Amino acid sequence: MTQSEENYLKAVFHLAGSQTDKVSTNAIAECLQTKPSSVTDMVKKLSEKDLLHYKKYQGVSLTDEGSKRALSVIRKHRLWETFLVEKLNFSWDEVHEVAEQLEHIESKKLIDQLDSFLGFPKVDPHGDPIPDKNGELQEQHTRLLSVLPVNSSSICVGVRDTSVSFLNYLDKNKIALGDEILVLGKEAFDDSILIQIGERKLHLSNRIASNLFMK
Amino acid sequence: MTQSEENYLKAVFHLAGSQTDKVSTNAIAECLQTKPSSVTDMVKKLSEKDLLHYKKYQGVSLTDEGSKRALSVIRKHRLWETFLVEKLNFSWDEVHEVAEQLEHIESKKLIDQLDSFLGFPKVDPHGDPIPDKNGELQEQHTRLLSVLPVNSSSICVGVRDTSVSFLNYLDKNKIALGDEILVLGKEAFDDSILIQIGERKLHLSNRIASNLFMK
DNA sequence: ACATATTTTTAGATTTGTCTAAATATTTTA
DNA sequence: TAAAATATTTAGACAAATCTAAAAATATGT
Ligand SMILES: [Mn+2]
Ligand SMILES: [Mn+2]
Ligand SMILES: [Mn+2]
Ligand SMILES: [Mn+2]
Repeated sequence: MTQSEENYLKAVFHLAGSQTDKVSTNAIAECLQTKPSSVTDMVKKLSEKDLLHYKKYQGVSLTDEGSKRALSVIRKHRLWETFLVEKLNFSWDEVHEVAEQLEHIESKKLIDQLDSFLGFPKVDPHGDPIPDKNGELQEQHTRLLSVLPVNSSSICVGVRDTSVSFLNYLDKNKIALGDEILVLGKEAFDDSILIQIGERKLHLSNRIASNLFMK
Repeated sequence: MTQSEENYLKAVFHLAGSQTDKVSTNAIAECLQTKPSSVTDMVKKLSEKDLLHYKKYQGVSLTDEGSKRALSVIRKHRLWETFLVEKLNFSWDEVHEVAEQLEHIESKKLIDQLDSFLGFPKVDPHGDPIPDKNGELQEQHTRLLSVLPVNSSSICVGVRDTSVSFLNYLDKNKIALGDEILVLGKEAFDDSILIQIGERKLHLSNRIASNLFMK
């Protein structure tokens, strides 16, 4: 498989809520920064190879084989991100770009040894689950900080938005994965919330609170 | 630069004895398992970009910039090979293929951090020198085992042939980099030699002895 | 030195992944 | 439900990297 083909499968995986959900041509184009006509071409090729289900004008979904391939690329992406943070002193906002390249390296031994070297991590630096050797992905059940009731306390385990700017905001405000967050109050007018981390009290907009996964 | 362009520069670097030596179209084609006509096309492109000196029918050599780029790829190749052996339990005959892919990953921070993580190694698993951050390559002065006189003793520091079959031969006969080898005798008829490693005596063909770098 | 062999280049084709512009299908709105 | 808006596909083009076959240049050998 080419890198381009792998990127299309990954895009479909990320855009589909479930395996059966149809993903639109435009959504894929947007996700991959390309044109809808290019997507149509590639989608035809991938359905020809039985990696995508495709009926003209009806959007696409992954076949079992396509899903397996997408998960393999995602496993590599997340293991490499973990390696970069754990071993090479990258920060969590620097890893994605490099992992986009590393995820296409082809060597089963490489990735399984890397997994072992890292101690079989369950999640990547952004809290996203890492598929195991067999492509099994165990999603942890989480809720967004924005939906938690006042006085509830929970652990921040992931970020929904992984953009550099959001990650930088969190760093600047010393909010990190693993932190225990207590909801002190909610403002109905703008859905902002007041929280406490350790001794610190912070005011977070809804935009921020709805991008933090809690458990 | 594309992966293909990087591979051509690397090939020219490896085929040229010195910076000024001209490398032939056919030699590059052979090295890259491609056709001479393809080499001509690429060589034109690279000379257009001032990475190669090229005059029709006269062969090519690297410009300063071309040499810099080639050394950067070689640095990455050798650091990744070292990583695979030192950290991921690869053997020295398994690393080349994977390093051929990893050498094209583009991230200055990645490679400099990897260098640091590995403790700034001077040579790769085959004894080949690793260019430093500035592209300086310090060749160590070595001689082939086949040219050493009887009764001389020296350390095996590298292999000239890095093929899987040669490396397997060395493993099978427990000859490794770092071993001290004493030349017990030479047979003029077929240029084979008798050596001693520790307590073991071994008979080596000229083919073997002329592929081991000693110091 | 000249005929022959070898090397290198050119010309033209192919594959992959992309694009623009135009045609067509689907969805939304009035 | 018909017109308008939007989404998708088709047609045709292009750049990159490769190939084959043929032409041209260089090297070799007597
Ligand atoms: Mn990522
Ligand atoms: Mn991630
Ligand atoms: Mn190698
Ligand atoms: Mn090597």
